[in-house]
Amino acid sequence: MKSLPPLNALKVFESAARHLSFTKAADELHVTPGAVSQQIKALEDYIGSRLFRRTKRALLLTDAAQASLPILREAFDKLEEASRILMARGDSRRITVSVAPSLAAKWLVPRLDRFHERCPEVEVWVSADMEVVDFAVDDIDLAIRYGAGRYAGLEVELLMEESILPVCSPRLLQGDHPIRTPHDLAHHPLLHDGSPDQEDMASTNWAMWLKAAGVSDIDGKRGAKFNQSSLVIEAAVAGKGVALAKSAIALADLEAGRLVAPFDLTTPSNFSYYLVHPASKSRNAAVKAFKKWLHEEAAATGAAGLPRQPAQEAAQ
Amino acid sequence: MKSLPPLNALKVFESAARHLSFTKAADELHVTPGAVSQQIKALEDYIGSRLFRRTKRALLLTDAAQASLPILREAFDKLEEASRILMARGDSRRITVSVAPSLAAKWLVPRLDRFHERCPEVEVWVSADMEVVDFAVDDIDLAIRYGAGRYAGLEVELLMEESILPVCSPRLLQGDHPIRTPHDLAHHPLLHDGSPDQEDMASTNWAMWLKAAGVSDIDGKRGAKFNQSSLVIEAAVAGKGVALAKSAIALADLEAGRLVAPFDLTTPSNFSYYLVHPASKSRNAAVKAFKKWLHEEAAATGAAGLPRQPAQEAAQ
DNA sequence: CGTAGGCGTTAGAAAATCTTACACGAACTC
DNA sequence: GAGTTCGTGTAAGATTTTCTAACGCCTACG
Repeated sequence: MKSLPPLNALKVFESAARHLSFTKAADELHVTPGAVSQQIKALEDYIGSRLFRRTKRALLLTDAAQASLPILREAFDKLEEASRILMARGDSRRITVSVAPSLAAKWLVPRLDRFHERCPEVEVWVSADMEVVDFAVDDIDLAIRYGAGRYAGLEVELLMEESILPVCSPRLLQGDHPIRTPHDLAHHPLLHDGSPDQEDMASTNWAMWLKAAGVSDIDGKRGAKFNQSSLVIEAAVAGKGVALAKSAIALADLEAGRLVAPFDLTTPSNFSYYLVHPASKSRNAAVKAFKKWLHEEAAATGAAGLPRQPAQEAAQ
Repeated sequence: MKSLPPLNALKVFESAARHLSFTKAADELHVTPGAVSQQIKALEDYIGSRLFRRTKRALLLTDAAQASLPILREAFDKLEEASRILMARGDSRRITVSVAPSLAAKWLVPRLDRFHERCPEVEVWVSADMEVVDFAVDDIDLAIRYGAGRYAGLEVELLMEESILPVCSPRLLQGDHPIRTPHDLAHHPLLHDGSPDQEDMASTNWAMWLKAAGVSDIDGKRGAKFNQSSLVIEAAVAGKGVALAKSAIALADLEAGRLVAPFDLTTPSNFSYYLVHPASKSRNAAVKAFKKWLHEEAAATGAAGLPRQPAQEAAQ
């Protein structure tokens, strides 16, 4: 019987015993209280006696549990120490993320310090690539890609969906030709997003947008064209015209008031942002932490930015 | 990132590093080498670097792995110590097993010391009960029951199958009326197993056995009857006649030469021996160890005892 | 060379773990 | 003191992890 009890149950027990609360332990371990309860029960069954005395008002440790707790703590401290040693040498303290340049500039980089706050020991290298990278060649840990989600041989998960909306500088709303309906666009230059990933799907194509909006007297090809989404945004911020923008890219400038959305209208894009990486990276501690953070940021972006369009409300 | 690496992977790594061999670690942990390989790979992915240098001839630890090893060892030592404390108070050092009296006397008790050799710290209490016990009432951890395997609300697993064969003292073969064919039974008393679990299934019913053997001139009801299988065996050993015996009960006496099987014939019983216990006991360390041992003994019994009938060979 | 032993990989099976959903009791509120 | 909230306990089902089985590959050794 030299076999150890289930190790995860011990970890759960250590946490629950430290907090004297299943719920707090559940928070700490990022699981539900029910999971904690079951782990504790499993351990109690294994050792054949109870670990906690469940009194009316509080949770108390049994003598055996009490006695074992300091030793358990030491054990987990040692495990942590050992794990630090293992991680120190590995590259799990630095990850390289390949991102489309516009998303990097307008979405990722501005919030990167929040990740650094959470995980100071992980260093993030941002590689802004136009093309999809070859993981085998370029030593990339993780890529954020805008597309249809088809990346053969790699693990893919949806990060966030994208939608398209016309944006311009707030100054354009106050000039001689305020923009109220799509027809008013006739008096302003159109700014075109010619980034390569748009070529076939045409979500950010002014001609199609105008047609869908029922406007036939405006030439959809008129105006300047840029090969990166962020440049279109910069042009719009500079008051050069009206851009058909990806919301994630425009979001920061909308929130800062440098851009406004003249119409209460967003159309979903056929493409979305996906996290892509080789299967083996999915177990990497740093990659895991970074992905988790990205998902949280994306959820926050979606909740705050897309559905409610706060900047647009402010402008009207 | 205060989260620990997968704990089981660490355990596997510790073992593999200590042995410098995946295969030996696999043996120690009672898993296949493939499982070890995968756990190590998972840990390597997690920390982002290799743990072993795979050279042509040998497995070598990387520096980081080397450095972490002593600390890991300490950690697992502490875990073991903590687990000992937890187990010491619990009743996981004593288990109570309810067994049918005959199987207890003729099968379980004779080999119990082998379990004690393996797990000296576990004390086994044998409760020989005629009836199926109520786990809730009688504080039984585990029951071995002879039956059809239907025990509602409990976890059941097959321990071993039973078969039936006629047995008698070797002296009966050498007397005035040696037993060579079923017809020779006419000159000997029949010994009947009247244990309660036989009542409806009648596997050890002489009348049916004789009928199946094509013998019609012998009264199948003739002879003494006992309410426990082991008593039938004792009577047979004492030369009181020929018993229709359960092989597991007769096995020890057959192997010792105190009994022989006059015919090269065993018939399967409708009933088998089952391990029965409440679901919660299945996690108990001592119960788990005892069950594992029982299965091994049962497998050995089956291989050595039933198919080859060694005692019978010896007698002929 | 052929065979044996050990590592590595895969797909699929098995087991563990978690979540969801709900029950229950105690403490807290109004 | 009835309704709410908070925390534990349980069951069923889904998910994830882990294992086995069955290979391929390489090295060493006869």
